[in-house]
Amino acid sequence: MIKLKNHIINSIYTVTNNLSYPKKECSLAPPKNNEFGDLCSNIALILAKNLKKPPLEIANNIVTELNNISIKNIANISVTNPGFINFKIEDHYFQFEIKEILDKNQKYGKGSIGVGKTANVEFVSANPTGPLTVGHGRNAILGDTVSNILEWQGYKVTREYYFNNAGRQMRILAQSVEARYFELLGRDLELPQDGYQGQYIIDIAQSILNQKGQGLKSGDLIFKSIAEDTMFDKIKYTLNELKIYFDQFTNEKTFYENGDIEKFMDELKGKDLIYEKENATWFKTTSLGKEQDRVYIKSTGEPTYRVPDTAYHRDKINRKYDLIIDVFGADHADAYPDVICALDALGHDTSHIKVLIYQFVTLLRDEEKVKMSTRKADFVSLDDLIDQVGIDVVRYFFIMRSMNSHLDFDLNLASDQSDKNPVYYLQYAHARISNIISRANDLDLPMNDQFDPSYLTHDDELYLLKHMVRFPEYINIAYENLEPQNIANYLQELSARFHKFYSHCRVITEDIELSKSRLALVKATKIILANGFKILGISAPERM
RNA sequence: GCCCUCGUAGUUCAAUGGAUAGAACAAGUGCCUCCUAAGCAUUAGAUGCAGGUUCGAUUCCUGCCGAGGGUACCA
Repeated sequence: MIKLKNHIINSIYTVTNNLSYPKKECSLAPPKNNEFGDLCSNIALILAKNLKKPPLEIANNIVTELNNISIKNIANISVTNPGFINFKIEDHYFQFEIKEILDKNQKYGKGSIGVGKTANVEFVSANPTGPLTVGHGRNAILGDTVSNILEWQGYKVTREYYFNNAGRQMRILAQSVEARYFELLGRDLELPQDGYQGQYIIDIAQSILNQKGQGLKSGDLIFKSIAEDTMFDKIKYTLNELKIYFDQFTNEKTFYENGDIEKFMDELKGKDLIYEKENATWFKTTSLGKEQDRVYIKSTGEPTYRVPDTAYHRDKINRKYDLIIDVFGADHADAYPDVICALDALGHDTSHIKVLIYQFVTLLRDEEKVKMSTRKADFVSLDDLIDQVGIDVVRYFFIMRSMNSHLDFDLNLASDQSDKNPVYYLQYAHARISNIISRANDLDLPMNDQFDPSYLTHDDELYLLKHMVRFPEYINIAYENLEPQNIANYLQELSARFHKFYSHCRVITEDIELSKSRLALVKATKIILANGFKILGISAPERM
């Protein structure tokens, strides 16, 4: 379909060139109403202004010329108000795509944009201070699915998790565990100010007591190290449940230990972008066109998070990825431009860094907003949600919405909604096809590879086929936008067309030749569904 | 105050500047002697307000109203 579209567009340009019309970008897309044909171009409307002629007249001129050069696979070209040019594609073009799909199978739809290139996707990056929340879920699934989309274009993707186990929050976590440990030994509870209140803190304290006995002293490093290990185990477990696996975990501490941060600060000083004020060290962001300067080193001597973040991004640049993607929540929207700004100032090319900002999920319980706080343990863990509704529902819930939308998630309706989740609609299509195929196998029909796709002339067959052939196009769209919901929308529509076909056309009938063709059609549909599911990370059930 | 994102049906969400704004859930009505009714068919229902650009605006621009986030020597 992509090839055919390019061919038509080139033909349009050839013709407009012959007519001495100026060359203008134009669209070529399926019209909503299929009575207008299969593809539709607005070229005449675009040209109308330049040429100062009615668009209908221009359209008719172009069509006359197009008919003279006769484009392959085009059955008919027509003009409709206010000046659209509509192309009707010959049925056999769609019918024969089945062979292509069956032939490429698991590779059908793969793009080649990233072949031979590498990409790094950083996501989740939650510090190990508590279990992952529903909020982290959006990040995790978005990052993983974007990684899948890149892999489908041929990129070699590194999924990376960046964390900090040396900050204030980790200290408080350790102190909280310690307080619980001594509480278990009978002392009064002395939680630090802003201490962590979750049950999991008590669990960790209990397990430390079981492992290490009663002899630990206040301030023992073991509290922190065990707390951290336990939290990371929990986080990884949750991610693995969601079928998310990281290639690399990077500790912020690395960049202090290897001298990168010192070097980074020295270079900024060398460029006169650093100054001292009120006992703190500032980065002259204003001299680079920003609104205000930022603190880099606090008066306590501790660097702010911007410093290691920038050093970390420089490290990623130095690792020579062709594409670097960060997945951040809306709360980071203001921070990353400073990181980019500093890297630019040091002469790095940052054009291959893309930052995806997703909006927060608003959780509702009894019509009330739930304020998420890991510290106060007022959160809903991702684990609980997975247990309640299942992996596929969780993944699809986040994938089917644009990352720009502020989501509302009603916890009371979570399990209720899971029964009616749209993901089942897609999976049901796959299960139905699987059933047909196994039935055909049982019946021992002469279902060899020989079939004649020209039997597929029913409206619902062509309607299904016409969407099937657009799969590679949607893969590219999803790559360009880095928006997984493009694929979810595609699969939803594909499933709808399949279910429609299924209700109106029997696959296995007395008519052997037709049955063979229809079996090929549903096998091809199944391939596309399975490939789409793979990108989205949801399962392709054989039965439901 | 300033910056970012959003505002679409009763509800939760879709829609490369294109023709009649799509689904799902909720409400109404049909369809299982026939490959899975987690389905099909069908009725009703929406672009916050006011301008502008355009042949054409849910989409782009301006203002207003409303929501979320940021504007920290928190990350």
